[in-house]
Amino acid sequence: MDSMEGNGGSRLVVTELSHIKELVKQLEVQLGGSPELCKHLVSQIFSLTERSIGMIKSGSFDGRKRAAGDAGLDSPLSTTPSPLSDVSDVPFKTNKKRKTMEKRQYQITVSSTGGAETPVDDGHSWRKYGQKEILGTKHPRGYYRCTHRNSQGCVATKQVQRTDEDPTLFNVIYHGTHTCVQKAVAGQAAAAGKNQPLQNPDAHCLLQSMSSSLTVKTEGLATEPQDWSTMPFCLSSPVTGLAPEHNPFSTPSTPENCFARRVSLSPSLVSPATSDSNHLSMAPFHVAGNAEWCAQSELQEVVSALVAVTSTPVPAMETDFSVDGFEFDPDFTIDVSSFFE
DNA sequence: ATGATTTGACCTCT
DNA sequence: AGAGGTCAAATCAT
Repeated sequence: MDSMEGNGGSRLVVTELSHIKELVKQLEVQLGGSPELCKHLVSQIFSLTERSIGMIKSGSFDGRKRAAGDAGLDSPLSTTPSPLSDVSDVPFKTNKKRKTMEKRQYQITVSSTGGAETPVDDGHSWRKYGQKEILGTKHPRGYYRCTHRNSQGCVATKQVQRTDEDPTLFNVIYHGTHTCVQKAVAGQAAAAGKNQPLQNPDAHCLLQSMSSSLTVKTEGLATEPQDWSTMPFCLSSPVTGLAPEHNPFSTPSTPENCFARRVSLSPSLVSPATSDSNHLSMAPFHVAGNAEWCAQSELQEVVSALVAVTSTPVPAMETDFSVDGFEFDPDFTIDVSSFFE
């Protein structure tokens, strides 16, 4: 991981992203002002993003997984070789073996409202199938799988565990990709679909939960632009008034699909915990993420999500969305940290 | 009656 | 052998 190849391509992408950054900044300024201008900016951001994605896809980066890293995830994922592409190899079987699950996992930290047992409603229906005391932790870990596992063969699962430091916070780790169709989400997707292609329902849900007020923050990046592994990529913007219905994140980057990252949500925005609800109380929340993409398409999704965020027609909400560490696969890493400042 | 949760046992991995 | 993940029967909730 030291030597990055494809610097030429990286630079181009960096340039493009820098443009996006500028546009986002402008958009941020305009958020309280002219909707027309906002739309224009959004449109520019979108096309730049598309170009960047195209560059990435064209081969400047060849993804290979990096160390599991900072997300603090220690699942089999990190130890497995890494067929990034094959997500479907082994879904859960009906035996009790602890199989090396899919590589895809995504970790978020959410807070719960009033001591709720479960954190945020991430847009999916989950069924608890187990709970276990984990060594070294004060709270047991709950195991959930998609409710549609049987009906639709959805293999997505997640693990929820309260953090030791703050019992109101949960670490949620997603595994696998949702292959089920979520009605509520689907509906939203349709609505939002105008602006962005909905590629991944999952991402959707999650993003949906975060959608409200976005303020992308950044933290620590100090690296050279050409070095993708640490390239600062930050999006920050106090978006005022994002109505849940206009969920900016209605698009795709999904947990299940790709990486590991953390999301912290303030208690106020957490909703009870079950799926089919689209209403989220949006409060400022913040995403401090570390992401590892397993596939370029995922990257695209993420980018789309970011674009979506900035493009939401926002009326009046407060969002605090901060992404501080995007990490693209092996050779491609974006540290979303100092984008906005 | 149906579906979700609880919980102890079982299985695999390290 | 211990820890973590899953199964499945029993129990609870709707």
